[in-house]
Amino acid sequence: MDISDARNRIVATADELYNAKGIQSVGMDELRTAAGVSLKKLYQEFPSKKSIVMAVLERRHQSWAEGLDARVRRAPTPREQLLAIFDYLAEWFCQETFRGCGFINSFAELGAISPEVAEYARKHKESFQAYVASLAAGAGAPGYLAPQLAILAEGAQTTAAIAGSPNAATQARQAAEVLIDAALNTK
Amino acid sequence: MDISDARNRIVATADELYNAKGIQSVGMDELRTAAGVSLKKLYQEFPSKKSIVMAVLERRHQSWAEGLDARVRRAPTPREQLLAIFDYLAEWFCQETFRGCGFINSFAELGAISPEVAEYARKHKESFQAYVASLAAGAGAPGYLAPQLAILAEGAQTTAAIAGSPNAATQARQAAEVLIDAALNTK
DNA sequence: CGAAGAAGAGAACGGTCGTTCTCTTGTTGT
DNA sequence: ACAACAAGAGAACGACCGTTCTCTTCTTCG
Repeated sequence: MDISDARNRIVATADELYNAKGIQSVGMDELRTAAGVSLKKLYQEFPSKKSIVMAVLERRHQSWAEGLDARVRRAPTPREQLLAIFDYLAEWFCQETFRGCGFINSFAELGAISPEVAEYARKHKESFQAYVASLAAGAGAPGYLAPQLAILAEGAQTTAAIAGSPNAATQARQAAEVLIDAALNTK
Repeated sequence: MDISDARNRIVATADELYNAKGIQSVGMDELRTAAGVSLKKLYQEFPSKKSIVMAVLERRHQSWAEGLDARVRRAPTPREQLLAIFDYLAEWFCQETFRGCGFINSFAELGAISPEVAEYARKHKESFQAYVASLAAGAGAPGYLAPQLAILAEGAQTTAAIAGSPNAATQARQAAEVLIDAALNTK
């Protein structure tokens, strides 16, 4: 087994477990069992639980950014690229494992007591805002459009998570259409 | 001291502490000290920490619903009533103690392991959606407007919490204006 | 005044968690 | 074959948390 193989499995397993049950509810022993490694190996790869949490956040960020960008690139026009954000959300919400945005959740759980987690969540959302801004700029939209669409996307995530239904994605998409067209027409 | 006086102080103190540090990070002893009651009194008023959490959620729900409705009633027209939602958010975001929506936070922290908390968060958001729907109906808007505005409000809350700035309220308000006018014109 | 009960303070208990230690097993290099 | 090291399994440790128990103090009522 490769050295980073165990590492990857640990982080992937932690990601699943933390997403399903919350971070604080998952102990190192449960993670150890689920990942199929020894405690020794676990602490050989990571010095502490906190470092595992940060690795999970990095993994989530990469997975989100790559998945979103892949979905966006399938859209032919700049306008449809902006809307593709919400198609990506719709697909995500329909997955059985969806339990809300992992960054919002980890921020809610640990943001108040862990500055690193709070900071990482902030950076992640900042990068999403910047991504939306770049798409909006590509569509020739005024600067205020991107934050509006980002807020819609955030709201769709929490609404879908708490309501337990993916409806919010299509509702947000329709709202986004209105906002995009309004922004492009008054330009 | 009245019987319910201690109860109220316990719940109010728990609300503050849970909001500031998260629920799981605040132990019964810290709550006891901050509220200035004995452990005996604490367990005389509430059988368990879980019941305190539920009482805090009820308190948050009432406070939110009353504060929002009071703000909305100050608005003269149905259209401005819908926008008043976002003025209420703006005022909230500017408070020093703002750390995001308490229901989103408690759902993220405990929703996966406490069905009661998850259910209460769902009910709270449902009631907010119904409230927005009643305002939208008063403005003569089509049915799809209310969910759109509710999603904007949710997104503003998480965005403001994580970014640590109240900007999202005004951005969401401007988006709401566009959505409202579009919905009212195509009717 | 004295006995009885309420109430506060905090010790104690059982359980869990993050982390480390120990002991056993297996493997490798000569 | 044997010494030496790597690694797995899980016991152990210290800290903390929710909850209960005990002891002391204060009030109150006959």
